[in-house]
Amino acid sequence: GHSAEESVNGLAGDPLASHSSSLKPPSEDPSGGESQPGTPLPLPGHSGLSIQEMVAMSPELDTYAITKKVKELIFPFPLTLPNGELFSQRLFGETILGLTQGSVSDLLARPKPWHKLSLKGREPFVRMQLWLQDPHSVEKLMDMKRLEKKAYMKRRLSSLSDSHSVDGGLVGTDYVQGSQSPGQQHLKKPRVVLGPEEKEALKKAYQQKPYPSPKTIEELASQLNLKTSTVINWFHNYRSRIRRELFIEEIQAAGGVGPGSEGGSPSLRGSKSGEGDSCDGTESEGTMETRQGLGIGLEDHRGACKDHDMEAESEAGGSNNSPAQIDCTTSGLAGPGSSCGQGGLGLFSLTEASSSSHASSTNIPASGPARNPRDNNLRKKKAANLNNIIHRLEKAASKEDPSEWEF
DNA sequence: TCAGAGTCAATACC
DNA sequence: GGTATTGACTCTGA
Repeated sequence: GHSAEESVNGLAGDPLASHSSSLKPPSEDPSGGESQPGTPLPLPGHSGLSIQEMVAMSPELDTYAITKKVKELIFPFPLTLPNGELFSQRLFGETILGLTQGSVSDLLARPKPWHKLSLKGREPFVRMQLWLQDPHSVEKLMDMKRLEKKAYMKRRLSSLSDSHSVDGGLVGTDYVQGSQSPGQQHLKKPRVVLGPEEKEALKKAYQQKPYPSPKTIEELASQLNLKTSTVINWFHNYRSRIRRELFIEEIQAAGGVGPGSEGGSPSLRGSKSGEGDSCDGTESEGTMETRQGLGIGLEDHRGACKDHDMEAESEAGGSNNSPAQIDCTTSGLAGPGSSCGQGGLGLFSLTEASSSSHASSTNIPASGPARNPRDNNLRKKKAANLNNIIHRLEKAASKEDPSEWEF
């Protein structure tokens, strides 16, 4: 296997100093690997530093503003190439971030606030930021696309003449991920797809107990005819995803601008009402001293968790003085020649100037007093959270032995 | 050992 | 053919 992980980890050893050599698109990998994430672009102007060092030294970034800008630049009304093609998440992920399409999608749709990210989690945002600052960012991506297309055609041609390749007759679920090398293929477990009823049952169980005991897990598993590991994984994933949803609410509550404010939130999908957990208590350090540095404003770090249960007050914040405002947002392309990003300036050298140009931000939808359906959803969700908390408090109170409390 | 974070990759969906 | 979703996995830290 060679995965994005490897390519990213590979960067640890190779502090992105390989320059133009790493412009080679992944698909030109002599191993013939198919679409695995490749080596991301070298970071401009900081060839002496590893990405980890850069992340560690990075000032606080506004992850939402960064993703918004990337989305504006690339998708979905994006930079259309002269031939009408678009950049894809896959291409961007593989060449710039060293991540797969799904991860990019997730990252762009639901960026976690900087202060909630681990060093590793910050890495893609630093990469994105550097990419945004690179005056040739878009051109490079275009080059990548061209090279990749060439490589694809080449592969396609050769596969036509070699149509009985190892995995030629195997579709989808036959082999374990990442073990493509012939002779080392293992039978693959089919992907578990939970049905709506199963999910519903699991969600109900979650609302009762976000951290079920092994016994409960066993029971659930047998009731739903699932493996216990599936149930365990489901709880892990669900907790983690709920937490992330709440981060997004946090951003929205804090500034009135959020991922959902520009046409349908992908982040608050479905009915996730009633999830009341997820405050890990980690609080923002509010590193104001790092304020200089980026062409993108900082987040306003408020109480991370407490707000979720305080619906009324967080609702009040829908003003247009959003901390997440994006300055310098040009007509979709801030690349070469644009005043945005100032190519020569690196991640750590931008001045305050850019962060004071909020007035020019024209594409931030005003989220003032006007309420949209999302606001209602948000309110309902928060109300559900409150109900859930009350419910659990009542439940806890009804138990005499504190050890039985389900918190 | 467990939970969280981060990610992959299969699959659903458009 | 692109993006979104999500079960499973690895890694890390407590």
